[in-house]
Amino acid sequence: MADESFLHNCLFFTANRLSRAITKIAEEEFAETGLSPMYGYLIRLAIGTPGISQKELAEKLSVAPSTLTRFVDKLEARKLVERRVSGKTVQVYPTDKARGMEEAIRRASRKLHDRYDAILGEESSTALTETVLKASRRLEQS
Amino acid sequence: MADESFLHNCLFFTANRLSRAITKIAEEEFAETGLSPMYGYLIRLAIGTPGISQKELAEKLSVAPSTLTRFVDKLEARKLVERRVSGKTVQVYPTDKARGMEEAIRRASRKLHDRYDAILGEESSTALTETVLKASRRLEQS
DNA sequence: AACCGTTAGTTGTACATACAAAATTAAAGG
DNA sequence: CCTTTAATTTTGTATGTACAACTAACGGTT
Repeated sequence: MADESFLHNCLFFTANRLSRAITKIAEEEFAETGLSPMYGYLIRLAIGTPGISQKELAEKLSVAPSTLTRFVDKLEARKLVERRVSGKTVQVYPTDKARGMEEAIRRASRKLHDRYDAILGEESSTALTETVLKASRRLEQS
Repeated sequence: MADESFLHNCLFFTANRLSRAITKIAEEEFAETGLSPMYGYLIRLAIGTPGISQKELAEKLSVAPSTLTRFVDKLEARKLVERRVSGKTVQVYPTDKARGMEEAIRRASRKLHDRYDAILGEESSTALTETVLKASRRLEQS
């Protein structure tokens, strides 16, 4: 068997692998909401701060502005959020339909959390999430 | 400021964030090879085990088989690998052109590694990579 | 008030990635 | 040997995500 340690030693590789694994699980748990997890979180942010600007959404979700435009396009098409233009910014509001889904979204988040906690152990899972968050913050500003 | 702890507590979210951050850095460091990092690693695997099957490549890189087909398509189009069909499997061989790039790919990997080690600290970087690998393994088989 | 740099958002385009279904071929059981 | 089953790969299609280039609006300077 050839040497493949260069993969397992590489954070680029392992981080992407983790991301694919957890994304798959998250999609399964969010399936019953009819949303993918990212959209669920966007809606939660919009419900938490109605009128939040797209810039803020992009920052909080840490995606590129153009990506956020696409997300909001889709949610708007599904009548889950509304855009209101105010000068050069766009404010995003949840619709009643979105508010009606809030509980389901929370449930899915909880189930996702429970599921990976069960696999990884509650302690390690929390620790991992924290470590990963810190690392991504440091890598982002460089 | 509204509560956004549900994002920072969520491994789906933090793992994706890390993945995007490290991917960006990896792409920068691999830019001089003219390849994206995944392709670089695929080539390294093909050089390490000439004739490796696509199935094995997909497993080692932990991507879906269909994804691997697309990767090999692109590398073949660029004359960096050759396919040889053998029964129901396809064997992948590196071309001379690919071998000529090996050193550059290794250099890029090293630079990538050095760069995130510098940001995160060598110790934590190694620990993080290990933890992340273990977690992804566990999540994959569930 | 006309100008210019900065900020927010959008659009065109491209890439990585996946799933499901189809194609191909090997293997196994009668 | 023929039929069914399993394994490997490919193809069609869809989603997430980004960058670069563009548009529009704001804020300050002359």
